[in-house]
Amino acid sequence: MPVRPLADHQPIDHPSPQVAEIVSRLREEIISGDLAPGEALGQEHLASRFGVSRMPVREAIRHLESLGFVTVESNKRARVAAVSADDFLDIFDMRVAAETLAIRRAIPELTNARIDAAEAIQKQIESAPLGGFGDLNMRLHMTLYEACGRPRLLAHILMLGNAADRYLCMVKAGPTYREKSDREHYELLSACRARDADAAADVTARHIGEARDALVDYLREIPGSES
Amino acid sequence: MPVRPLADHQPIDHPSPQVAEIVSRLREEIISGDLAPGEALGQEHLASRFGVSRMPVREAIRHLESLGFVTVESNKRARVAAVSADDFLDIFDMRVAAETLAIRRAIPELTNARIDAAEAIQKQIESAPLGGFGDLNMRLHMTLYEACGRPRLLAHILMLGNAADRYLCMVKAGPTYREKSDREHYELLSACRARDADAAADVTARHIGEARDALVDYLREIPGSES
DNA sequence: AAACTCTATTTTGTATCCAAAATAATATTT
DNA sequence: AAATATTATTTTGGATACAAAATAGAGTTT
Repeated sequence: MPVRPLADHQPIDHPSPQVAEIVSRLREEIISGDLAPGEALGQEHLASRFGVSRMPVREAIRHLESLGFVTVESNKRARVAAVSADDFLDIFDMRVAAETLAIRRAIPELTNARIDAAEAIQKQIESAPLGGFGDLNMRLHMTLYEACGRPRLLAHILMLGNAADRYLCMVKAGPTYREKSDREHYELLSACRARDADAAADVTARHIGEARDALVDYLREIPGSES
Repeated sequence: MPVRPLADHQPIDHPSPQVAEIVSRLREEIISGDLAPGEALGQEHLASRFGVSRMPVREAIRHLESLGFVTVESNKRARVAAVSADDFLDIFDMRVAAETLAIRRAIPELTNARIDAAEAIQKQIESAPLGGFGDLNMRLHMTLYEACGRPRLLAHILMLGNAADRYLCMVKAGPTYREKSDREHYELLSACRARDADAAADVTARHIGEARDALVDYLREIPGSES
C-alpha cells in the first residue's frame, strides 16, 4: 500500500489552467499509486470524472506523456507508465548529471542573498513536519540552481524531480536519512558561500546518490514490489 | 539567409501519423529559418495550409512546445521560439552531460557487433555528401548509446540533438571540422573496443565541445545575428 | 474445451461549432 | 496630433458530432 506522497500539488505549467488542474490531479493519483502502473485511462471516463469534455483531458494526457507518467500508443487508451528498477536508476543517473551541471553553472552567478534564501528554506525543513520534506528539499536546490539562468536545464531538472517523486514517495524519509540530508545541505551551502564549484558538485552528487541508495535499501527489504 | 539544414526528416514520434507529419514539416521550417524566431503561428492559418482542421495542428503545436521549438502563452498565438547565445550554450552543456553519461553506461553493454555497426556508419560518413553529415553523425553516436538501454536518457539526447540542429544548421561543416570529427570518431571507436569508459566519455565531451566552438567562431565572424 | 472468426461496442482521432479572450481598428478626448 | 477609450475582428479554448480503429463478446469450427 503506497505511503502518502511527499510532494503535494506542485503547480503544473500549462497554458490552460483547466488542463493544468487535470494534469496535477492525475499526477498525484499516479504518484500515490491510486492509479496503478499499466492501468488504462479512458478519455471519456476521465472527462466525466473531472466534469469536462474530452478535449482538455486529451491535452492533459499528452502533457503527462511528455513528463513520462503515461504512455500512449496510436488509437489505444493511454496507460499509466510502468515503474522499474532500470527506470529508477536511469532517472537518478540523469539527476546527478543535470544537477551537478546546474550547480556548477550557478556558482559564479550566486548572490549572497540567494544563498541566504536557500539557508532559510533549510531552517524551514528542520522545523517543518516530515510531510513537506520532499517539496522543501526541491525548493532549496532549485533556489540555488535558478541563479544559472538556464530555462532549459531548469525545466529538465524539474521534470526529473517529478519523475523521481514516483519512486521516492514509496519510502518515507527516516530520521537517519534526514540527519544526513541536513548535514549535506549545510555542506552545500558552505561550498556555495566559498564559490567552490567542485565541492558543490561533489556534495550534490553524493546527496542524490544517497536518496537513491535509501530507496534501493528499502526495496531490497520489501521485495514484493516488482512490476 | 539560412543555409539548408543538415538533418532532413528525422521521423517524429507521435501517436497520430497526421500530427507527426505536421510536427515534422514545421520543425523543418523552423530549423531552416523559413519561420523566423518570434513569428506568430495561427492555428487556422496552419490548418488551411496543411489541409486539415485545427485539431491536429493544436496537437502539433503542443508537441513542438515540448521540444522547445515554439512557445505558447494562454489564449495567445504560438510563436517560434527565440534563439540566443545563452540557449545555445545551455543546449551544448546539457549534451555533454547527457552524452558522456550515456557512453559511460553503454560501454559495459557494448557488443562488438554494435561497434562494427557504428564503424560502418563512419565509413558512410566519409563517402557520403556533406548534406547527410548531421544525420549520420547523430546515428553513429546513438548506435553506441542505445546499448545502455535507457529510454529516458536516449529520448533526452534525441531531444537535445533536435534542439541543437536549430543552431548547427547555420554553419555548414567545413573540411577542417570534418577531418577533426572523423579523427575523433575513430578515437571514440577505439575507446569503445577497449571498453574504456573514461576515454570514451572524454572524446565525447571534446567532440561536442568542438561542434560548439565551430559555431561560436562562425557566429563571431558574422555578428549580425542577434535576436 | 480451445482456437478462431465475425459482429457489436467502446474508444480514439478529426471536424465542426460556440463562447471567451486577445488583437486590431476606430472613434473620442485632451 | 497624441493618447486613451470603445468597438469590431481575429484567434484561441472547450463542447459536441461523426468516422475509423481497437477492444470485447458471441458464435462457430475443430
